[in-house]
Amino acid sequence: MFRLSKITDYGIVLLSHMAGSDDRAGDHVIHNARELADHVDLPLPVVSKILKSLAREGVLESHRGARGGYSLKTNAERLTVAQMITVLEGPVAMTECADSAGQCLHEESCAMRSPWQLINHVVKNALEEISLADLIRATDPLAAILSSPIQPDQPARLGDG
Amino acid sequence: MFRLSKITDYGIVLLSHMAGSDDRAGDHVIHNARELADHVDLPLPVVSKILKSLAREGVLESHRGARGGYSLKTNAERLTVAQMITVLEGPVAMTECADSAGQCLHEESCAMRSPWQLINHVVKNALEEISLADLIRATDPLAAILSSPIQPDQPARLGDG
DNA sequence: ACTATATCGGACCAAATCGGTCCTGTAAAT
DNA sequence: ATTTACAGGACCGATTTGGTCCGATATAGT
Ligand code: FES
Ligand code: FES
Repeated sequence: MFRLSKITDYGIVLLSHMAGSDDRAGDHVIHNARELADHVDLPLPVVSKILKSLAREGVLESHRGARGGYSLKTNAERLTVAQMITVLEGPVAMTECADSAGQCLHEESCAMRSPWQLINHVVKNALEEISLADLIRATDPLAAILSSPIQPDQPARLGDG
Repeated sequence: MFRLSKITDYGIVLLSHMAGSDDRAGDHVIHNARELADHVDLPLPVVSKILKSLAREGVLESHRGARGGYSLKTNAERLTVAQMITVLEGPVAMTECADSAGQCLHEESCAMRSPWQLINHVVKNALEEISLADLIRATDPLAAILSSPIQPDQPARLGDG
């Protein structure tokens, strides 16, 4: 179906919410799982599971014990969608042979390795152009960008410019 | 896992093979399923299944009966990876709410619709930049492009230049 | 007309993946 | 000590995927 998993979907929503409520100085506010679950209207265990893995992978910082929770560990400008996806569902590898060598049966007789790498590269690159900050900025001034396709000779980078 | 399904993977390989063996004048050669299955070293029923759906969706033209088979219906320059993916596994919609309105439960209270559309748009756009012709061209002169990341101020379009 | 060749459409099943829940343990604050 | 909240992972039902198989139909060649 070519979709991101729901875990990834939810995870990015959670990260956006957290980044959006960080104070202006850029300090990282602590949110606990229950609070976040309420906010995005998802079951606590699900949210909890996602936050745990985000913490394990170093995207969030966890604070245990009473009044604990999670806070962003990275600057929202620097955290890309590609990274979030990678953390939440493994490396962006559109097919088995898109990665480096050795995985695929055919490989020798196959003229497709480079093509797959091309596809993979282009998608990965596109996802690396979007930062978490772009996402929380996107709610309004996006319309203009969305209505017209991104031109190759225009900057592909969004938000920063 | 953020992968294309194997059907899609195989399908694109098959299309590449067919496009690659079209004669120089651009005429579309007929290949039958068995021949193609041998060539890409996959079980006949699998290849057959894929070709059937490609034909049903109008990407291939089918020729029934003895000495029948399939031929490309579209120019390889015009057929994009985005189209192939769409045909083989449905529209590129990275999350449920990436499409147009009405699907999602939250939607009202949700600040994520535009962000998802942004992500979806960027990926879709990237996939639309690659044509089948690009893929069969990619085997050799690609290395240089792949080794250095695409710069935003360089052309994002590959193959045509 | 008969036969061999191929596609057409869909049913079918096993295996893998996904989405979600739950439980036990541990660290911190009061 | 008690309460709060994260850590880690087992677990299970539901869905999706990957792959096979079959009966029907259309065409080419004899
Ligand atoms: S290397 Fe895997 S199919 Fe080509
Ligand atoms: S519209 Fe679906 S989560 Fe926002």
